[in-house]
Order: sequence, then structure tokens, then C-alpha cells
Amino acid sequence: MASSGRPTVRDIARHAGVSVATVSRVTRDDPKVAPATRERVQQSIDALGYTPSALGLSLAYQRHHTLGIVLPGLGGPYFAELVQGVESVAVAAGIAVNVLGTHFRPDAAQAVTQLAQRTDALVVQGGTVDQALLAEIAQSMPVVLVAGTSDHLATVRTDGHAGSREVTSHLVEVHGHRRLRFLGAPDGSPDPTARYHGFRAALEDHGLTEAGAPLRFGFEAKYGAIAARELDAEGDLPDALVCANDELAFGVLATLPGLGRSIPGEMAIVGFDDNSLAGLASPTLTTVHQPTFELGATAARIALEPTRDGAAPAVPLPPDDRVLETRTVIRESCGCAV
Amino acid sequence: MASSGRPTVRDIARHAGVSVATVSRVTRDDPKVAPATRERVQQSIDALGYTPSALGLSLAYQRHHTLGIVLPGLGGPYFAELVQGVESVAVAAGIAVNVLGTHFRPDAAQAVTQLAQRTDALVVQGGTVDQALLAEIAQSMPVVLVAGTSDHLATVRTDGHAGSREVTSHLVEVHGHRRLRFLGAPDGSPDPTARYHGFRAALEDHGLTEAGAPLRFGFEAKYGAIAARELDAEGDLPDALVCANDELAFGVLATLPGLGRSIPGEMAIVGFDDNSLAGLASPTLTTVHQPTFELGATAARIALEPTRDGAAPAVPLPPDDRVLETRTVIRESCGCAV
DNA sequence: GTGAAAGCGCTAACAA
DNA sequence: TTGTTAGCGCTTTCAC
Repeated sequence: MASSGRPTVRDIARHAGVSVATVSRVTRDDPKVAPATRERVQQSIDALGYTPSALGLSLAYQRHHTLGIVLPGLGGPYFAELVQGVESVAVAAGIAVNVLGTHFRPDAAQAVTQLAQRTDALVVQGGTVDQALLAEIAQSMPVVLVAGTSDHLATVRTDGHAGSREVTSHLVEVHGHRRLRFLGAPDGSPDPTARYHGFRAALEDHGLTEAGAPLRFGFEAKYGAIAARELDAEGDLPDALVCANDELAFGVLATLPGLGRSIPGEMAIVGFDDNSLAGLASPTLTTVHQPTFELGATAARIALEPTRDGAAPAVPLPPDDRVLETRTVIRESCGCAV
Repeated sequence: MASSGRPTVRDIARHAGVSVATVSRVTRDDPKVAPATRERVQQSIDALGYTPSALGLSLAYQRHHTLGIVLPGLGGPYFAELVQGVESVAVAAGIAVNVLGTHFRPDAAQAVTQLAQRTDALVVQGGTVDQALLAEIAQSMPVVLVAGTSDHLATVRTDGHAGSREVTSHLVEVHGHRRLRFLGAPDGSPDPTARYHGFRAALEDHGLTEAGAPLRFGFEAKYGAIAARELDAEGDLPDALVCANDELAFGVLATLPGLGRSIPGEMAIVGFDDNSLAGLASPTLTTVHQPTFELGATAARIALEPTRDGAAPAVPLPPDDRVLETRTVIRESCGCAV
């Protein structure tokens, strides 16, 4: 009776007439096993269909072989791509990926704490969790903050400020627009905030001021549609609209022309992210390209690095600020004929 | 010296002057503890900052408290929403979610096998993994197939055949179209296949045949754009194009008008999924609504059900085929004025 | 080259 | 009510 469930080291040991230590040596490819013995053990392993239990291994090694990623949710292309970036390096390292969507729930902190219990490292999107909590967690495992800044944590981000400033300048310098407005809520998350500040910086560079308060909405396309209707109702369109992300721009793009307001004729518009639909919209969307996939991949690499060999995780991770390049992508929606 | 790392049951036991069993009873809220003792233990727990190790718990209970989800990747809104559905029920049950993107890699089977080692149950998107492997895994843990059919597994899906047939019929009956064509590769994954067959069934219902071979492309918007150019180059547009999903339709929608071919004027088009952009596109997209979030949530519920109380998982899960309702959403792209 | 035994952090059956 | 002890499945000293 090898019992009902999956076979264990002990079952193999008994079957092969060796000790569990030897079985362990075989599964770990430890050289200190006589070829004949190894052969015999291997046969028992094959015969009984044995695979070492992940649970047992985890306990013994004190390692989950799992990376956690925390984000608001999976709405929109940005987060999906971020996760794919994380996943690509994790799977390559034989590490599983645990995703946690906080959805701005109040008990997010608790969920994150719980997640931390089940993972070896954490990648966290900025603005989802209290940084104090992260700092605490970072004491016992690698934590990498994505799209955020911190004095105590390792961070990976793109320079949203610079990107936004650049594309805004394009609007002013190349197209001569002077009445510009921002769409997106410039608070809460660090990303939209940086973009808004970049927008403002560009205006100041040219001695301009905002043509109206930022239109504070969520970051999905439907809010862009709402904003478009609101703009239209106000009557007087700005020369150009700088959106916190592409999604919002799509919402506007899909709505305003239907209201008889042409883009970029009556109002230019630019996005941020350069997601896969940006080059397909009509007019095609001028935006700031951000290497989202790389953002996730880089964060994952940093988070996993200390864990790589057997060695102790060596936390906390040294604070570090990795900035990935953005690039303005000129298409049609700014008024350029491409 | 309570040692360096996190405190364990033993540390608490020593500190409180009780046995580990008693500590365990306190953490599990076992009523069989004298109030005074409980109080004392609790104080030690608070003092040392003890939290039971997830690893230890997992080993003792033989449960990972983790649900795995397997899909091709996170490209496009469908999968993101599916994951969100899964996640919503998992987090509510205190279960973590492990996502695995196979990306049609050849070693997907191995990755899935590995994932299965770290989870209590699996939710698998149809077409990502060999069903024989799934059947085998299903012997030892709950496995739910999403958007696929199987004689041996529990499945959750929407009726893509019926949905596609209905929207196609709309094109024929209401708009009088007779030359229809399908966009999307009707092989590999079960979803597009069912939709293609539904499309064909509708044609047969009306004594029609395809106005051309299916345009076999991937399922992202960019392929829709390519298909649009191909159609335009062929010169003669069909009366209507039935797309395997909304993404493809968006690609066409974004491209064909720019080539001087109006939609729905010269060619009607319909999608499938009803993702969040469908109502925003211009023209707005007629499509088949599919409750993607619910699909994920339902699958997760079924997968987690047997695991709920302490009880043994009671596998294999009884084969079952849960079909969720689809609903045709008439908008403008079919030619209807809304 | 191999094995016995301790240990990873917890629960649970059994005694007391 | 509490403690002792034997697991859960594995690795890893340390002897032999």
C-alpha cells in the first residue's frame, strides 16, 4: 500500500530500497550517488510516477517560487501589458505569478499583506498601496515599485513628466496652440500626476497657462466620451487636449467628431502610452510611447535578482530609481499630416 | 535568542509558557482554550508580531489557497476581463490567483503541469492546453475549462455558435445582405471555431454560401487592419463582414473608411464580445454580448467549490457543461440607424 | 556513496 | 483545558 495520494520520497525510498536522502540526491542531481544506485532510484521514480511536492520543497527551501504583482485591476491595455512583462521574466525563471487587483478597495492593505505571505517578491504599481506598508514588507522580501517614486524602495518608471512636457511642447511649438487643457485626474496615482505636471511645465516654458481646469475623470475610454460631451457643451473648445492616457483620448476621438467637432481640425488631441490601438484610431493618435512591457519585465528582474541562486534574499533591496525612456510618437491627431 | 527571522509557533509557545498546540488553538480560534490562557498567548503573539506561516499552513492542510488560470496571454480585453472575473471570486474566498500565459509556447504543457503543483484548482481557457493533459490533472484537482467543450471536464462557456448565428441572421434578414464573409481563423481555439460554424449555419438557414474563404488572421486589432487592406485590394467588398471578435472589427473599422470605403455604407460589419470600446467606436459596433467577467467568475466558483470547507477536494469534478447567455447588441455598424 | 535523524512551521490525534 | 507527539514532504548535516 503506497497509500492513495501521490507518492512521496518515502515511497520511492522504500520501493528502491534506499534512504530518502538518496532519493533526494537523485532528484536534485546531486553527483554524490553511485551510478547504479541512481539508476535504480530513477526507475522507481518512473515506475511510481513521482514528482517532488512543490509544498515540501517550498517549506524546506523557505521559498515560494512565486512573484506577486499588485495593481488596481486589469482594466485597459496598460496593466495587461505590464503583467505580461512581469510574467515573461518570471516564467523564464520557473517562477509563478500571483496577481492581485486592489480595485481601490479599502482592505487592499490586508490583501497585500496576505499576498506577501505567499510570495518571494513583490512588484507593485504605484498608487495602489500605502508606501509605509510597502516599506515594511520590503524589510523581509524584495519589493519593486512600478511607476512611482520612493526614497526607500527600488523603483522602475518612465519619465512621465518629461514625456508629457515634450508632447505638449510639440503642440505649442509646431502647431502654435496656445489654449491647452488636460484630461485626467492629476492626483492619487503618481503616473497621471507626473504627466499633468509635465503638461504644466511645458505651458510655463512657453509662458502659457491652462485654458481651463483639468477635466477630472477616470482613466477609461468611456470617461473620455463623457469629457468630450462636456467639452462640447461648454461650447468653446481648447486648441488642444492633452490626455493622461490613450484610453481617454480614444473616448474623445470616438465622440467629438460625432458631435460635429472635427479632430484635429477644431481641436488637436494627444494621448499617453502608445497602446496597440493608437496607430489604428482615426485620426491616428499622437502620443507618448512608454515601454510598458519592459517596465514590467525590468521590475520583475530586479525583484527576482536577489532570489536567484539559493542564497539568502539579502533584503532590503537597495533603493534605486530606474527610469526607462519614453518617446513622442507623432501621428495625425496633433494636426501633423503623416 | 528567538532567532533572526519571523517568529514561529515555538517562539510564541516559549514566550507565553504554553505548548505549541495551545498557540495553534489560539490562532485558529479553537474554543477549547481557557480565556486566561488565550489572553496570555495573544499578548505574546502581539508582542513578537507573529503571523502563522502560509507555508506551514499549506503543508499541514495540504492546500495552497491558490487558484491557477491558464490562458494564451493577456492581449486584448477579453482575457483581462476573464481574469478579473476569476479574481473577484477568488479574493472573496481568500484565495490567490496565479496566471499563466502560454503564448502558444511549445512547452506550455510543462508550465501547466508545474502550475498545477502550486495550486488547488485550475481554470483553463479552451485551446491553450492539450485536453488529455487536463483530464489527467483533473484526476487530482478541480479543473474547469472555459470556452471549450469536453466530455470529461467541467466546462463553462457561452454559446458562440448561437450568438454568431443570430447576429449573422440579422445581417441577412434585416439588412438583406447575401454576400457575407468571416474574419478570423476558425481553427485552433474552440471559441472562434464555434463562431465560424454559427456564421455558416446562419448562411445555410437562408440558403446562402460564403462570399469567400474566411480571412484567417490573428485576433488582434492590427490583423483587422491588415484584413481591411486585403479586402480593399481585392476590389469587391462583401455585403457584410462577420468578425470573430470585436478587436478584429475595430481594426477594420479603423482602416477601411480611410481607404474610401464607407461602413456600413459599402460594407456592414459585426463583432463578437461587446467589449468596452464597442459602443464607442464610430460607427458604433453591432456585436454579440458575452458575459466575460461572469464566465471567469462562474468558472472560479465551480473550481473552488469542492475546496471550500476543509473537506477533501472530491475530485474529479463531475463533467458538466454550463452555458451562459449571449445577447445580440444592435448598434450602427450593421446598418441599423440607432 | 549512503543512511539516520533533525528540522522547515504548522495541525491534529491522543493522553493526561 | 492543556501538553506530547507524530506527521505533512522535503533537504541537509553528520556519521559511517
